[in-house]
Amino acid sequence: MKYSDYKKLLKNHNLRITDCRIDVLEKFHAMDHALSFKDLEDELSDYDRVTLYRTLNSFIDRGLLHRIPNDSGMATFGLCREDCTEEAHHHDHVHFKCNICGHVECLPNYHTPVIDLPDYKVEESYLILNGICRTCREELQPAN
Amino acid sequence: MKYSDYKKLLKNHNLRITDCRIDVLEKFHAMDHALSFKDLEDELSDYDRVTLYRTLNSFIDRGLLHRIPNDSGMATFGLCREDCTEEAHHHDHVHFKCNICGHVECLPNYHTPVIDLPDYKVEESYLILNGICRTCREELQPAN
DNA sequence: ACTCTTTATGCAACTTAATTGCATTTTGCT
DNA sequence: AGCAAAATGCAATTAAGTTGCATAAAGAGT
Repeated sequence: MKYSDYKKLLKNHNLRITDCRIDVLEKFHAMDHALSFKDLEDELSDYDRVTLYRTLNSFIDRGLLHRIPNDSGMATFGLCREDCTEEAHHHDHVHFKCNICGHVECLPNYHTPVIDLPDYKVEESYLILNGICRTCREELQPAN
Repeated sequence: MKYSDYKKLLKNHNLRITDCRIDVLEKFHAMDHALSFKDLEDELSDYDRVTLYRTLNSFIDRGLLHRIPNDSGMATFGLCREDCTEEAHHHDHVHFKCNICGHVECLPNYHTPVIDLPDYKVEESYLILNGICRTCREELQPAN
């Protein structure tokens, strides 16, 4: 993706185009895994922490990012699919968290199961798998 | 459950019997939903914050509680099934979080699906449903 | 019941995470 | 170019969680 694409993406989600937002979008697209706030802060240290917090929040509000639940307490953020909007998020994909490298990945090809609970109204579901990712596994057991 | 049962429970998990631990266990058993640290602090304000943190952590280490991933950043804790031990947790049940009252419930009758990912090693899985719980739903739409 | 070792608790201090208010700068629009 | 609305940076603040240490309590042995 190039600069003009990021501009369009922001415009489509009713967000003004600013350097910080472009840089944040770029980081997320460059990575193949979800980012925590700290990841982002380390990568983009020329912006104020507060600005980064606000950027993440506005992206979540407008459907560009989704927050991924995490047992460690530190939330991670993943890119939304193209069709997420301000009104509704549609990220029914599975997440995987590696217990070794700590990376959280979105698995767009695996979908969260729909479970119908009597008397409840289920609006969203998250399925998070923990274990060892491909990369870390290869390092443990070198190719034979 | 009564005092002697809590004593047994602690003993079985290699934990010394103390007032704080008994009170914390009681709170969890009295509630039908998971508790956050803050919930506990409000309920048991006569104990020091640090003691409550350490109590929660020791319970997790010894298999009495499990940490429930949460997109809000604030972790919640749920009671483990009887067969959880220091070595291994077995909480393959689904969790439900109400977007209105905020309560997190364990749904022991619903199990997380086992998804096999090629090249990955999946060790645990969490399925968290978000929506509106029975109680809140009844308040929105009074019985007809 | 007394003694001793191990563990738990409370307190103070500290680190880290996240939010708020406000002055200044930038964006998008006319 | 000019203007209103929104974004940014900075300082200060609140909230969450941890660490070190002195004291208190628990459990085991005698």
